[in-house]
Amino acid sequence: MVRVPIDFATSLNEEQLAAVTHEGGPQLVIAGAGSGKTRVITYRIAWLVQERDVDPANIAAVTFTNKAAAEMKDRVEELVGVYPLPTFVGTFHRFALRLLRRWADRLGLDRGFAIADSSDQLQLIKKVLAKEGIDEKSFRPRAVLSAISSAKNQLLDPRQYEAQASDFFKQRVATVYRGYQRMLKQSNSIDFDDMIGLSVLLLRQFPKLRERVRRQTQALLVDEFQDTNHAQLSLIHEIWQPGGDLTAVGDEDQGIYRWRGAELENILNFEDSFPGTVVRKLERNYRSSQNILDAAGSVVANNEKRRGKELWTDSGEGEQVLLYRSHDERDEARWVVNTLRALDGTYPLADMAVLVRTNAQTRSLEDELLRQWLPYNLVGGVRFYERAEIKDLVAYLRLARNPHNDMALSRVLNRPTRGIGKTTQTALTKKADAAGTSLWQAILDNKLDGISSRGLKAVQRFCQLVEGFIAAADDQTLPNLLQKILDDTNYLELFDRQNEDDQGRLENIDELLSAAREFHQAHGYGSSEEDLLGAFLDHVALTADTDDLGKQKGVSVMTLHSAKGLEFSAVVLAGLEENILPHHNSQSLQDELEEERRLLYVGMTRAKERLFLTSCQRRQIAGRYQDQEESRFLQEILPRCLREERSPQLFSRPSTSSGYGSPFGGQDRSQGHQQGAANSNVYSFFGQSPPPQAASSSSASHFEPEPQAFPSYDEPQGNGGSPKRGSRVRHAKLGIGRVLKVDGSGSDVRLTVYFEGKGKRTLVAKYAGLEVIS
DNA sequence: AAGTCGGGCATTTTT
DNA sequence: TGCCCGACTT
Repeated sequence: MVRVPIDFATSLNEEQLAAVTHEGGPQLVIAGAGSGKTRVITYRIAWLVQERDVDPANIAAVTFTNKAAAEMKDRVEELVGVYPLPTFVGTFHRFALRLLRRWADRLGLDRGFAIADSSDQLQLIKKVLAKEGIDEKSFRPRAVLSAISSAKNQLLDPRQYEAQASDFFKQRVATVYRGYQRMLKQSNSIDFDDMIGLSVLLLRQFPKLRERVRRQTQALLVDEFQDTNHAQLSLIHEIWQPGGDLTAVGDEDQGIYRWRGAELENILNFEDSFPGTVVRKLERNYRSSQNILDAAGSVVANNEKRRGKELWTDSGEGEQVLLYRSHDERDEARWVVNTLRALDGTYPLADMAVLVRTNAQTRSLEDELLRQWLPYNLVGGVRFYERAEIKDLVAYLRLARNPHNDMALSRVLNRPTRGIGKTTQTALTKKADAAGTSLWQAILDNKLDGISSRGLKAVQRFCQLVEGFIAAADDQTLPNLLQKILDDTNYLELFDRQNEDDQGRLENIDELLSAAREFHQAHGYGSSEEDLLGAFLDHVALTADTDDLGKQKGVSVMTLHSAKGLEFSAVVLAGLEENILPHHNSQSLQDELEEERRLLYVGMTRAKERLFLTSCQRRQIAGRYQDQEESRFLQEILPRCLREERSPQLFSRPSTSSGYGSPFGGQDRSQGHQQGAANSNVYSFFGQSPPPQAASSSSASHFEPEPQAFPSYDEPQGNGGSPKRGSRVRHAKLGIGRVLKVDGSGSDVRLTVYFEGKGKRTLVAKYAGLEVIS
């Protein structure tokens, strides 16, 4: 089929067009928020293929997240009309992994290596700490791991790291780093950072291989360049032919990952590391109103580490940004939820978001959302492949592929419990350590002195189990192997269908099975089952979430970091206070402070039409109330873009009181209401009831939400099952309420339920006789 | 081997 | 204040 040529000139603005049709050599495209950077990347790929006859297989586009990569790939395929397009569009890690799977043996690494996930990493660190006799309390595994990770990001091997280890902590870390690498190697594993580091090493050590890779990368595109770390920059230098076609896209004002090794200098000094660079800027914004752009721009203008740009739009001024000063986090949450409710209808709920700096801030917001029955979804939290049950099953899959993987083996050796207790495990580990072999080898060697005959039997049973999986990995399909694992281990018996948490876990397992089936169907033909298993395990390792987080019904609540790349018609940024934004731990260094400012900038530029900011006068932090100061950044916002409101709970001069709880028409409403005045015209205007007041939430008097106006949170769960967080329940005496919190498990489940007009009650599920309505 | 208790702790998170 | 981890208990 002949494809109609793309009309590049009419599909792109002038700046975009220049970037898309850039001729050869490196270019840096500074793409402001909402300026169409994905458009530039995808159209450039299409342009290279259609107008410059570049073989699509010789183009590579590198991103940071799977989500961005998937979106990009879809759009390019759509544009070019070739499915699947042989162009590499994927993450840095996937690019590197592909290289290593092919060539790792040149580095003396078995090509079937496993990928250590973060819990594997922690496990190894702890082992090394124990072996070296280092106290976990003063050298916390997470801190040590993060130091090692940052060493790897700078391409420092243990020797180099030790050489520059200036203080005691670093010296000890150097020791652990060395031991950690030894153990990784021993279990034939690499970690995430190694993927990049080893790829750089590989290409540096084998120039011919490097040339080959360069030839296959005639055009290279890199997204989110401001997020690259030193190792990634080095990798780009290895695969980029000097003078060759390179398009780097990024925005220094959106660099928010300094703390995990990203170096803003990579984009600020781009011309120095890529001579001959043409720098272009995309300053026309297609997302936000001019007021929002100016407000955000005036904040980030205070940063020193930036090139400087000014975003503009022809979509008009729009509304002013509204700042709401509240009394405490409950007051704040009520106002936020009221505001969202007032906008419900103007915008779909899914097109609104509440953004926070720290996860702890979500608690009060969530409570209020539940209380007012406003559908929402918390973005973030435990990712799919990070869940214990999923990790267990994946560990079995890893064992089926390579039983010498100690990390996988120790994870499931006694899960489900099969009588291999601590004593047996310790003996086994000792034995393996002494012989310098894997745990599996120690089991096979079968000379397990010091182990009770009962333990020995159990270990042998486990051994047979795994051997069965190894055999099945050879001649069974991936989904069948997984099913066999479930069957043979009796894994599902760990769970109780009556228990709500367990139900969720069972659902997760179902989802894993479907993922395996899907993977089998998509990639199963023409590759051996073992290859498929390997590919699936790589997929699992490289995919944190099941990224269908897209089409939710409710308001999104998430951290500023997770909001990057998203957009919403209305956005609330909550907690604009000193020690929150800028965060308490990020104020000592100028660089840290500037990153906090960028975080605010990223948050503000998520908004298309309405932007709300809130601050509290006092806030409960770590269980104590603290007086809060307004964020210094608020003073940086151009005053003409900003409008302010104060909570009536703040003591203010009467004349400045501007009513309660709504972003609209502050002036001409009647006087502020100190307590929820049930029929204030403010509320009736929106067909709403006023929220309960902080001081009196347990007294019955003021608040009757209207269920029909706010349909039930999440899917209906009217199966009469056990109540979950968010469930609607009926109590014989207290009436209908909403579950705010579930504590404990088994027969000791305790529920915190908010009853209409009655307030919060804590009930023991066993005795409460609750009926789950939905 | 599972459950209970208490100390220490408490940004941000992808791959 | 609440969570997580490790130590301790039965």
